Amino acid sequence: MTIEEHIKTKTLGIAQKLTINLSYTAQWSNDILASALKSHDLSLQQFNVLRILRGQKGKPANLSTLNERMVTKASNTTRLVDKLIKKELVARATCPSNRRKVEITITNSGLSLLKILDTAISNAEEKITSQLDNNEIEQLNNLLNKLRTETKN
Amino acid sequence: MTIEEHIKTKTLGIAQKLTINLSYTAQWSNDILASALKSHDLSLQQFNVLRILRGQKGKPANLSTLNERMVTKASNTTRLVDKLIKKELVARATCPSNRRKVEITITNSGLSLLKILDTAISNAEEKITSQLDNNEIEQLNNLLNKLRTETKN
DNA sequence: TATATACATTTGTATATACAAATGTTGTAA
DNA sequence: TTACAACATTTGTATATACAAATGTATATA
Repeated sequence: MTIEEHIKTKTLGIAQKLTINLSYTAQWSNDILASALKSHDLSLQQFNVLRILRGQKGKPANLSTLNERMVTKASNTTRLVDKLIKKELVARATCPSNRRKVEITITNSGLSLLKILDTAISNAEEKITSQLDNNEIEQLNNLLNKLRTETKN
Repeated sequence: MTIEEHIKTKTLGIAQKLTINLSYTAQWSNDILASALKSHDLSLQQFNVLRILRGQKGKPANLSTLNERMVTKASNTTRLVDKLIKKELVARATCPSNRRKVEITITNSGLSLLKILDTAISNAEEKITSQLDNNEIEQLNNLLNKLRTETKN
């Protein structure tokens, strides 16, 4: 019995079922995405950083910005960026106005790698969502957002 | 801008939004669960193994069974079990009928730890799902299941 | 019965993550 | 202007994970 059946059959609390289902489904989705990147020796985390930097449209990002936007908390963004620098996909410079900060930008080489990966990733995303219609995807997104809504205490 | 706002505001593809949202929400949920276990020095993975073993109701489980049922793939269940053995929460024995296999059972000490943790975990689960009513939780579970439905190719 | 194949787990190694402490920089208040 | 707290990043260390190769056991077949 795999976990999928397990969740469906066992008499688990509805809340417990949800937390397990969330973990399991996210991992399933991440695995598909990661395998699309694998041949380019890029981890999903590294890819996400590149994507954030591209979204900056030239404007550099510092580490705390990256941390905020990162999908999974990289408690250690420094070392993640180190790896991307070693591959020459991003560049690092000290922020001139505040020397505590560091400015990270994506290189041309990084941009062209992203361009190549865009197709592979869209395909993976299509694959992941293929069982739902647009309406259901919206619904799912909304429920996930609502789940995380802050309470005011 | 945190990732939450990012997802909502940016013009991302709907499928891309979903994959990011899934990762992010699962991590958010796991963090809450993990912090409920922290004071007992148990990782979420270790807790899940204990819970699976309790579900066996005395019947021992072997490593491949654990692997199948584990929420996140522990590509290395051996070492995870090692840690639980060191804490005397589970016991390991060679399967008498097939000496390749290993039989893992939860100890009394493991059972009583689980009993203590049950409350902490239910509270955490309540906290995680507090923004949704039962109907919405069901809906969310169903959408997650549908998302992972196998296609026949 | 010898040999090959499949099975179940373990080990090795590289990489990733979590958390705390350390470093260097800036702003503020005496 | 000096001392102190807050900030941004880096480093240290322990633990966790991924993936491949190795070990030991069982099953099948010639």
